[in-house]
Amino acid sequence: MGNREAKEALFDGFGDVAKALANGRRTELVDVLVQGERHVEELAGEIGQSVANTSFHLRALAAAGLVVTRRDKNRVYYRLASERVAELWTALRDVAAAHHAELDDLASAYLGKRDQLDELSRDELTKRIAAGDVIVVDVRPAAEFAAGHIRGARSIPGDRLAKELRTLPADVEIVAYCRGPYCVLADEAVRLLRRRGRRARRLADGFPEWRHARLPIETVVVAAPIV
Amino acid sequence: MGNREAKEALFDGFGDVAKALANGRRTELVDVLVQGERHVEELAGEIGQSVANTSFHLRALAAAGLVVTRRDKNRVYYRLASERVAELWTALRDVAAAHHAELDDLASAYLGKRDQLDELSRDELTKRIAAGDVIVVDVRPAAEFAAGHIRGARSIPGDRLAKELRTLPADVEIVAYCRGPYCVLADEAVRLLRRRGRRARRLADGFPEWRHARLPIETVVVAAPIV
DNA sequence: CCACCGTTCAAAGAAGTTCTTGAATAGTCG
DNA sequence: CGACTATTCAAGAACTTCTTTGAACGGTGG
Repeated sequence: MGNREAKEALFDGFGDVAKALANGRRTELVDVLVQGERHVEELAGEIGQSVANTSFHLRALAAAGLVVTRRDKNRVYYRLASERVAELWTALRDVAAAHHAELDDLASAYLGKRDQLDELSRDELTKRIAAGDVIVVDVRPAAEFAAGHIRGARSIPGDRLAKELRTLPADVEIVAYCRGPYCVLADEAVRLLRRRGRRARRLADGFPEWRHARLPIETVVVAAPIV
Repeated sequence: MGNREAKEALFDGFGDVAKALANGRRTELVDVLVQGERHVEELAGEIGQSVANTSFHLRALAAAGLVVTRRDKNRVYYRLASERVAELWTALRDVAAAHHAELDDLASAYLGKRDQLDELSRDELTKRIAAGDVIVVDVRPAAEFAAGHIRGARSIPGDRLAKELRTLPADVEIVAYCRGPYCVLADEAVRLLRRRGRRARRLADGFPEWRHARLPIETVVVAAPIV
């Protein structure tokens, strides 16, 4: 013990876990799985890859211990192995954003210029909610809202926003949020709302960060019908 | 914007940062650099690789923005780009330890069985220091001690421990610490002390974790001689 | 200016990664 | 049981990474 060979093997082990995240498709998968568990076909759709290739990448994540599976009927559901994996993903994302210069360009190529959208921090939103002068809108798919959302938020999935616009009061500022800082859903919502003459901004990050900061959240409980 | 191609490029960018950590030699380099800056030759020695190969891996870390360089005379010193990189490394190490089953085996192959050494947590050590009934010994090289150490600790680099043993009171428990949970120096020190009949244990992790927890530290200031 | 030292670069072979295609498997449901 | 569905496995082509070797580069100091 204490020898070079054993040390190499140990640190190769740490490298293997990093290797599991060392691929764009796998980082996309982790980013989706932070929102909750998904089956292979859904994940394939989210990352725009074949089911076979998605399965291949999920195997790589599972081999590194980052995700675990559960079978229901003939679907296999994948989820993150623990909250810590989400923290690792956040740490990686933040270090990348802070130190990898090109990333800013890639981010604005994907998200569009964000400067004008002027984002709201978690702290600011907490104050505004306390003051009661904002409407908080969760623009993620309904299933994700049900699994957990900011307390008091209203669920309006992006594709329904145009329709439900008239049910939102015209004179109150609207704050949209979605999956995280690299999710386009809230950006699109804010742009739509502004085109329609509403005052709207986005939360700088998303629901996972809000939950991790232990700010107030809610879950939708579906009452089982009496059989 | 908002299209698949741009999203792939962005997440490939996150993957590239993970790729920088996706190699055992590079994780070893980061683990050393958490202790402070080093020049290439020192680093090559620490990871047991040729200077050329070490330089190659350092370039990879630098390209991902994880490390930065400084030149002094004709040496190039590398250091972590920020405290956040150390946090990313800690997150990776912890996730690997928690979820990657094989890692336990690799760790005990390198470190030896630790059960009997019974480790002390940071909280316990804080209490014991307050109670004043322990001697804290920093077994890292003197330069690392000088760059920062647990307040009140005494520096006895591993290779000098046998010689300086008699200067340690016989009836007080000794707590040794070093670079972190995967560093063998404190283990070796505890084994030596016990063979000599002393009561000794190791701190579960090391100086970087202590500093990160914002527990009391000290730095050695070398007074410049009057010229 | 020249010799030296520490570091980086270039080339090349071996080993590993990614993604596609098509087949195999395992579990469900009539 | 047999047809069906969701997922995984296997093989292969294109590409990337790691390591070694030896040469090139760029400061330093005589």
